[in-house]
Amino acid sequence: MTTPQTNPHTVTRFAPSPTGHLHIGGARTALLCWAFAKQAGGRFLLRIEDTDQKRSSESSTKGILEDLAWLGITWDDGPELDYQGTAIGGDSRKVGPYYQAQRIDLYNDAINRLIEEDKAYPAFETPEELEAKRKEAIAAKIGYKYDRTALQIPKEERTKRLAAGQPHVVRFIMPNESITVEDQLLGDVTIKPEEFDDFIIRKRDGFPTYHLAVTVDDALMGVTHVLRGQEHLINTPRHVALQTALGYDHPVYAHMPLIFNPDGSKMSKRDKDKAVRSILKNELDDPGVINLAARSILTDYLEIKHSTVNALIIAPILRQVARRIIKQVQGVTGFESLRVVLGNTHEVDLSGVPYLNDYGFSRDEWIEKAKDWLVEDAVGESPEEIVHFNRRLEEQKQSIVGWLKDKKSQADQDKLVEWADWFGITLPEIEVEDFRRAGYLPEALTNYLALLGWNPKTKNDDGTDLEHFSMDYLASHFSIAGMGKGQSKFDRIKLMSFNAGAIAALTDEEFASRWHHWATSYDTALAERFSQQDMVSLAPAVKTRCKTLADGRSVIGFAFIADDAIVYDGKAVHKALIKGDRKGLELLKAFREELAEFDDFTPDAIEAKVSAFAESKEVGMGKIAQPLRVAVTGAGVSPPLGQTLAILGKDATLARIDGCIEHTQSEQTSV
RNA sequence: GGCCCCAUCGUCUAGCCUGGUCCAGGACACCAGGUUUUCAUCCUGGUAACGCGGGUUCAAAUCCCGCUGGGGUCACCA
Repeated sequence: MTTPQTNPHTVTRFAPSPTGHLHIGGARTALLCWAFAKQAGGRFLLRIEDTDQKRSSESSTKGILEDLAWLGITWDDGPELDYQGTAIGGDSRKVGPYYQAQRIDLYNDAINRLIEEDKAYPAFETPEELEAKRKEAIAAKIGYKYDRTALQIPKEERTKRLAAGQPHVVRFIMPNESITVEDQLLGDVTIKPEEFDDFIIRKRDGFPTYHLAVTVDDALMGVTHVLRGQEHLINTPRHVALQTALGYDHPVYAHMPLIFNPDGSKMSKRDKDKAVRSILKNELDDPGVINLAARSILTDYLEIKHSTVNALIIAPILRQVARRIIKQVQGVTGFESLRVVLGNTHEVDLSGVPYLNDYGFSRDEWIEKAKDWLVEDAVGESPEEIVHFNRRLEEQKQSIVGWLKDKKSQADQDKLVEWADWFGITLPEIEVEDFRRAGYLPEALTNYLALLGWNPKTKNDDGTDLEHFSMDYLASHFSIAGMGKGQSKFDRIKLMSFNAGAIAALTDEEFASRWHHWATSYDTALAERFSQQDMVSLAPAVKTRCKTLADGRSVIGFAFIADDAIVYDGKAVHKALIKGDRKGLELLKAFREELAEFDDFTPDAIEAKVSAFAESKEVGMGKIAQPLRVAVTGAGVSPPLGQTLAILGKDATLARIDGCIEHTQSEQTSV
């Protein structure tokens, strides 16, 4: 296996087309290209392939750049990006610009040269004509190839029609010879000439096709090594032929295997659409769609009308309430369905609503707030607003129904995220942005991604294989020889394990910084409830108990509940407090008295206090720890007691103990 | 369907090039124990694979052929 070691002239590139977020497979390709360039001491280049005018967008470009930067895959040459104060990219080698749409002249130079040298020719068929021929070929079970009709036109006439501006494409004359790709990973791959036809190098709209642009750019930008997905393997002979025709050097190629879902299907953003679709299909019938539309509007409306905080608080409640009511609302349409949804809110038992306890208000406060908001703002009594609502409702409904009916259509990404949230489902992570939102750490993601296809083949001191490594390690040890040839399945469970490990490895300060930063973007209620400084003290409790930044919240969920709104787990209460002649309850009462006189509310001091108390009463730690735990959290499970109480603080702790004592005294002895 | 690539535990893989040290090693997951005031972490142990069939050879996971299976590709997308 020829694997160049250090070679400062090495240039690799990643060339995404900006038609959406960065796909996880693309991220892996970029990562390995980056690693290859780094281990050689060369340069990694980023180029934006935006020659598809219809599908490319500027926002996609920005998203892709940021996704790469977030992952720590920085490019030496390419579009400039200021990422958290660090400048990435630039054109120090003067081989830009790095957007293909800005390089049209360069492509036309190459194309004109090929035409002049009779290596390419204009063709005047319309797409429809070609499509018809293709269909004929398929019907006859013959592989379709372009028949060179345009090449039969005398050259003089071709040139004339070209000069006259007749709509045309330009085709490259594919040489009639086998082409061998010397792939560094797969070995030699030879393709026979019958597999190719005279492919198009310039489209009717004047833009080059991928094949031409990539060949010209790679050559002009000095790309020496091309690492890309195996889906490109069949394209490579075309590129090799173009390179020869244009007198360019041939870069070194390596085509890496693709990654798939655990079920073997392609990892596609469509999976997200499918996930939501299947839930909606099960949960919603016709009136359901109407209510989905109603909630959709309601959410927008509330988020505009109220401050961010209020909107965040009320929207989830209404969603949940609406969901319950959906099944009761049959055949109610338009504005009336909104009225029904809203009008019933305060008659519904809100205690079981999952989000309710997360915002630090008691049940009664909630109901009051909900009533006020609903009556004052949410319904909107003016005729204009009613008409406006009805119109938007109908639009929403049509769009949702249209989407559900057409299996090929895809709902807007933001809508999918929103709906998934409502129904409490987790969307499959497909794009880098999905992993960010789900609370993965970039170093865990890149570690896992690198290992999915590359193996360092190195042992740890204890004899196990090296699997956990940093970007620095990758950048200094990567080699094509360590890459696997087989396709692999993306195992989110193993990634999760890597992520949990990466989180546990953070210092409390780092963790707090990452967590708060994450929450600022993806869980604003959390970010507002706890400052970064608060999170430093939460870190010891949370770090080993969460696998992603997103599920950190569930660990400290007890702190989100109002002191008088705790929901007690009956079994836990019975086991810890009531069982055995209410011994637990008596101990709790006694401890409460001592705690009232105790002011050092730090985890260690509290632990010591509880321990001393247990000793003085001549009982095991558990005898007092569990009653206390149930008293302050309502459940038999929480972080270590010292941390739990310290997070709550003295006032809340005492208030909760009192509340629990009151609650338990009214409970029957038997369950 | 034509052409091309690939094939070790459920999953990711080491071993294959340079056949014997492999009744196949590691990781994740799973199961069973242990530590712990609960949960989590952590520790110990366990279940589990060379797709099938032919060769070559004293000897094959390792080399060759066929089959099967998986994937890619057949656009005025990239």
